[in-house]
Amino acid sequence: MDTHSLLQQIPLFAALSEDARTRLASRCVTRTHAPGHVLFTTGEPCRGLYIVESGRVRIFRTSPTGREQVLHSEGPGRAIAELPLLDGGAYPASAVTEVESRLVFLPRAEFQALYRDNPDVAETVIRELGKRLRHLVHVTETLAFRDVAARLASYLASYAEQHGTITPEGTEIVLDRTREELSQELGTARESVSRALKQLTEKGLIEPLARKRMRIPDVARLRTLGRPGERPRYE
Amino acid sequence: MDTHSLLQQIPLFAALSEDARTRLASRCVTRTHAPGHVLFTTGEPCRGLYIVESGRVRIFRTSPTGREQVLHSEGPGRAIAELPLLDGGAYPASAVTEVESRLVFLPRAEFQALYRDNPDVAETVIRELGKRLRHLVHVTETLAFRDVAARLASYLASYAEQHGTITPEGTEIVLDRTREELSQELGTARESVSRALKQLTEKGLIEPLARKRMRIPDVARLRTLGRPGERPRYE
DNA sequence: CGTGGATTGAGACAACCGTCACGCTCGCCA
DNA sequence: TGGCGAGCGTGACGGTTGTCTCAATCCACG
Repeated sequence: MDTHSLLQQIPLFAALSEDARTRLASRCVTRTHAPGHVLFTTGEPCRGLYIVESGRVRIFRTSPTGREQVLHSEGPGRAIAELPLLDGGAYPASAVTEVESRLVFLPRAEFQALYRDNPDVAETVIRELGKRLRHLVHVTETLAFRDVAARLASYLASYAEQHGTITPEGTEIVLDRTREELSQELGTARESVSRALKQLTEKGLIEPLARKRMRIPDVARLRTLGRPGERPRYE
Repeated sequence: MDTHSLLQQIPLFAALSEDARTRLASRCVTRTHAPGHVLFTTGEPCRGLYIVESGRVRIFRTSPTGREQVLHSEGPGRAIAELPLLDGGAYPASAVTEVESRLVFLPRAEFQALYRDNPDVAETVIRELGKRLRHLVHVTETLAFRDVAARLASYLASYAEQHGTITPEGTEIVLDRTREELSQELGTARESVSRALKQLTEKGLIEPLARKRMRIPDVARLRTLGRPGERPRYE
């Protein structure tokens, strides 16, 4: 796909005029990165905006002992690092490609010119920041209050709602992540994820089908960890 | 203080014209609330914007078992609940006054009109959201990675930098919070705060002076928990 | 079909932490 | 001055979790 039509599909730039978009497209640099490529790390000064054309980028923080906590991860059509561009600060987290990814890079100066000339862009940026903020509130809460099993259950339930296929016996999902990657999303250790999975299986909340496939008889019950009388959360 | 001159001092409205500010002031409702007054709770539809004239408001989430996790707390001149106003969603957290507080309330419709007519306001809002986002990233990280002592140390260090008075023997702070409130900020229990304080005292990182006063010989060392060779974080 | 590296499961262990229980101190007010 | 309640410190206890270790399993690739 050429850069121009890609920009057209991105909410951030959808409202721009043809001209503005063409100009923008000419300033972009598109590159393909192998899995595990580091785009930037925590504390670096911000160089520009990344847009995911294909693949997936993980945004995370690293602990002194090397553990990771994923803050969010973005797929095709999503932008990365709007925040430091806007307030002029450093990257608050690190970013790395999870799989082979094609990324469009827009240098800082270009974005700022765009931002100055098109006040409408601000509206979209605010919405994006808002989403991030709400998501982070959720992450914060689960870290503060929920044990690993509950975090995993909530994660699997959300995943099933988004990517699951419904069968007569329940929702089936294909989890294309290793326990290691899961542990990073949930802010815990690989082994704890294994234990939590076993725990959920014993409670009948999930049924392992194959290495990376499982069935969820009742997604709502999984979300509440099978505790009756607890209202599901709509967020 | 009258509402008009208060609005003038708030970044969000500083860039407005005299007329706009006068009009805005006429739509505001100012009220004084006793400590512990609930402004709104998680999930409620958003009614409007609050501005803290005096006092302090705590924004937090509550766990099913009743524990609290403070997301942030705002003092004089700060606005509350911009996010749900902007994206039209529900309040993502609950808010309660920590002390007797005087609050200016601006109904939702008024804010939206303001926001539509003054694109400059967007700029300020983005900055505010950005600050929140960065702060939440920090909260998330400490919850995921740091034990209670480290969280407390980091909290005290920040507090000292902002509110401490420098003496020849170090920085002195007056912590006008109970252990209970501290535990809610740090996402832990009252007793754990006591134990962590003792731990920091034994390491010589803090020196208790009176009930609510303590001295910090070396703020930077406190932040890194006294571990040598660890770089302090500038964020 | 075989092999080696990646992934996973499992057990042991210690550290951390939330909770409960109890007693003390301090400040306030009658 | 006496009492009362909020705030606080401390010990005990158990559950959760991170870490370490080892073996089993899977899978891509020759």
